[in-house]
Amino acid sequence: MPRESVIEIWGKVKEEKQAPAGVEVEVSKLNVIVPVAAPLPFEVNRTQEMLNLKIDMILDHRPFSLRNPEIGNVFKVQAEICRSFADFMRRNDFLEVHTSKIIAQGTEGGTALFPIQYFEQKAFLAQSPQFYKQMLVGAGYERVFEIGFVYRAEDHATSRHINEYLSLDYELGFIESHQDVMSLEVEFLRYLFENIKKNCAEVLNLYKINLPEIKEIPQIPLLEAMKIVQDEFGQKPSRPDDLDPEGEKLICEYTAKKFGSDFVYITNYPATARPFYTMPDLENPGLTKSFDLLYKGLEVTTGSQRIHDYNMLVDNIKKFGMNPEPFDFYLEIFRFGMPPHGGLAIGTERLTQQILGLKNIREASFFPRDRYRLTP
RNA sequence: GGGCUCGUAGUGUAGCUUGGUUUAACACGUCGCCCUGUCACGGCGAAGAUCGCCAGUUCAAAUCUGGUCGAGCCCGCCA
Repeated sequence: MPRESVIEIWGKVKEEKQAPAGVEVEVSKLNVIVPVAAPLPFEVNRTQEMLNLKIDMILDHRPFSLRNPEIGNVFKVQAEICRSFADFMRRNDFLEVHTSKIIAQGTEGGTALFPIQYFEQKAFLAQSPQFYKQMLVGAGYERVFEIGFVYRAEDHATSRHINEYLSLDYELGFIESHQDVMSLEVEFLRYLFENIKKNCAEVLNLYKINLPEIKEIPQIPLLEAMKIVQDEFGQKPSRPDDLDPEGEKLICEYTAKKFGSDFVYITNYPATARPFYTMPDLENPGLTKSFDLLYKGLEVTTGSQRIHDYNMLVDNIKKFGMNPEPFDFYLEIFRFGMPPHGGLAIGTERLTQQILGLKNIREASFFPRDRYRLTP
């Protein structure tokens, strides 16, 4: 019978110390329910090291390749991330929401959006639930979270970008500053790592991953981080208002050595590097109450306190050279009493990728959509 | 949008620099036979690749050149 056939076995289970699982079945009856009808595309029941498959081969035969334990078990960890996120949020009185992925207006000015035809109107796929989660905080729910796909039409081809990714979002009202948003995330990450250790022990073992305990996550203001990268590594920044990917790797190297943390918050980004709804830092003119979370050299979270004052928000839209009028649907609730609030978004695939040390983000997406791939 | 790299049996690689002993090699898989208390780790044998495609250079091209198609990675941007 060919490998991978669907079979039914009757027999006695008996203890057998030599067997990998400690037991074996003494077969008395064997039925081939569905035999394999075509040659297999590759040997699926091997270690990835032996197979050395190219990502393209894996993805071209996606459902089949998922039978490989190392390839398929990625998604047990990913499911644990989503479950833990929802669980943690509910315990902290967040309401789970689902907002539309068909939108009329982009949240970052309208650049990286997929246009779609919505009957006689032009619409876009949402690049973020940003406006909606804010509006729902204003609606009086105060704390909301969402797990949903977002779409970015960015024309890039790297091992850390896909054009459709699962975003873990939350937004909470009545905060003092972005620090409240961050400390909640630290708690979540601790909870998540405990859960993964507890519920995905076999998978971690398969990947030979030893998840460290998350203690404190260090915070470094962006400008300081850029200076560290330059002073410690002699790496000149390629742009004035953010770390480049190399800089992100280096700053993580630095904090891993100095603080023993795989995570580091980069805070207080310049307003020029952030969307218009980001709260300015009045004590540091030109900077914002914002942060990114880097994990083992990769950005996995972006968040901030948001502007809650109507006039300030409208002014800021104008400052960004945009017309506030198309944003009316979003701005309205800000006139009816919007509490101070903030939130963040976590890239699920990136988090999965970094936890398991995957080379390519596409390994952390069942059916990834990238610059050229639309199937399977 | 810019840059770099790669494309050899089902899969993964070697060969390419310095063109010709290559009937293109090796591992795994596939098929057959044998052996066997099975287990990714026994033995013997077989099939399977016009070396992505097109053109050029040459007596001769997997190997050199150009084009083309496909793929991967990096940058910008971002989760």
